[in-house]
Amino acid sequence: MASANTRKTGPVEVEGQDDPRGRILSAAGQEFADKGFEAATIRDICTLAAVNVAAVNYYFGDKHRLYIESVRHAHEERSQQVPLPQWADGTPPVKKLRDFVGNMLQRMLGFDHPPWQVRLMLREILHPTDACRQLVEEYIQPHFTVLCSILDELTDGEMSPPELRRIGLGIVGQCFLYRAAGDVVGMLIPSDEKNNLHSPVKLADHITCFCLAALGKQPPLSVEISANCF
Amino acid sequence: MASANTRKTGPVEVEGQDDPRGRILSAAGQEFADKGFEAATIRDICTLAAVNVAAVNYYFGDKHRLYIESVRHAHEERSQQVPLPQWADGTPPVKKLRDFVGNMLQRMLGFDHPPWQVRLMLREILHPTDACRQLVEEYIQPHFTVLCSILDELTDGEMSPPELRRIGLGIVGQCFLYRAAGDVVGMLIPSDEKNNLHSPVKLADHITCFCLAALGKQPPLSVEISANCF
DNA sequence: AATAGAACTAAACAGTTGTTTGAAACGGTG
DNA sequence: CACCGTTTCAAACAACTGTTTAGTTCTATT
Repeated sequence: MASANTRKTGPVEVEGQDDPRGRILSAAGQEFADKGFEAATIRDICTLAAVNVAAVNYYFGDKHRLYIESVRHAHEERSQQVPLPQWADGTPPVKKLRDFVGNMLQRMLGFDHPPWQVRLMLREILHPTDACRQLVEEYIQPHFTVLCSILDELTDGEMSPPELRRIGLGIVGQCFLYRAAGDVVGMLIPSDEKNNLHSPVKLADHITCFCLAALGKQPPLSVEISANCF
Repeated sequence: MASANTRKTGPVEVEGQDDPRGRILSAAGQEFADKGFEAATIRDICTLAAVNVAAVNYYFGDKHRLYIESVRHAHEERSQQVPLPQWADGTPPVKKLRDFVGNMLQRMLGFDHPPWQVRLMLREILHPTDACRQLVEEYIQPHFTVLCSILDELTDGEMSPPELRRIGLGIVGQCFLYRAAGDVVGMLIPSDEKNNLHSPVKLADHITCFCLAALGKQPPLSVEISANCF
């Protein structure tokens, strides 16, 4: 019967170390990211958050609403962890594209291994639930729009929005494979090759060059011993 | 104590309608594909297969071994459902590439909606378990090798195997996005556009053209109103 | 027909799950 | 201090989980 189930609208809530609600949210995010909704247990989450089992139902009502809040919390945190690059006026679109791809790969793959926020969002993308619509509208859609506008600028408005979106999806897809199926990719290529050619930086270079070549903004990469084009 | 736990090595086992083991395998595949390993219950599987709850443990030992067998069964079935195309000697590599991409998209996306075999394999790719190694070795790796050899032929041996693999992964990634994140893709583009530009056939054309253009085997697609190039 | 083993079943088992309960501890206000 | 609403807790709840058991039916060989 307590009013703690609804989000506080009053003073800004500091999600520090001693805030039970914030601790639960973090713990739940990690557990859900690792094990999925069903396999993650409220007991494990509460143990990790160092709170009582009943705290989840006290603060969030039930497991399902905790999950929804966890996904929201994840993409809110990730948005400010790796913000979109800002470009000065006159920045050439080729550089913008390279920056964007590099930024996206860094957000997806992380520096070493991706944080739980990304893994949780990935789960929601792969097997959408109620939390998906908000994730798309507030996180994915805005990023994708930026990519399409870069491509529009790059092609001098020669292409229609649907064509731009199709090319944009191709770029996203090439990055997405490494994030979603990284383990299998690692089984398809030698391990040293993975470190050399498939690091985030090298990958961003390659994907950008590939796209630029396809659009005729750069010579084809048949003989790819050419120096880095940026 | 029965010997039914081990696979029969004698006469060919007909997995027809009245074979309990086959029915369990199919039912388990569908349930695991839809709900994942944890959320799928033995009781639901057995209800769907119209067998007793104890049948799973009788035929497969436990839930985990049933899952392993389900994944194997899935990719074995799918391999003969959509076999790789066979090309006559002298077939131009451009056509081979287009065929391969079309074949891959059809295998991933299916004619209408993808069968449970593909959805189950996808789960294993996204969150690998013990069943993953076999899936990669017997299904994914062979297909990927074919793609790389086509690309090798296409570029007249100008590129090193690592470079070929990197380009191959780019092609796979563009297809993979639609399979793994199809729901989100559908939220990023208008619904009519999805039917027009993102059908398996149109997609195969686009992805192939994009790759050929990047490799300089075809003029860049800056103005993409050119007729279909196949 | 008799028998042995395989195939199948209903019922129960022990453990875990999400959720609820009722009371204790807390922190500020009169 | 007494009061009150909020927070926290240990314990229990009912439902469901994978698995096992003991018993029955079926099938084929002797």
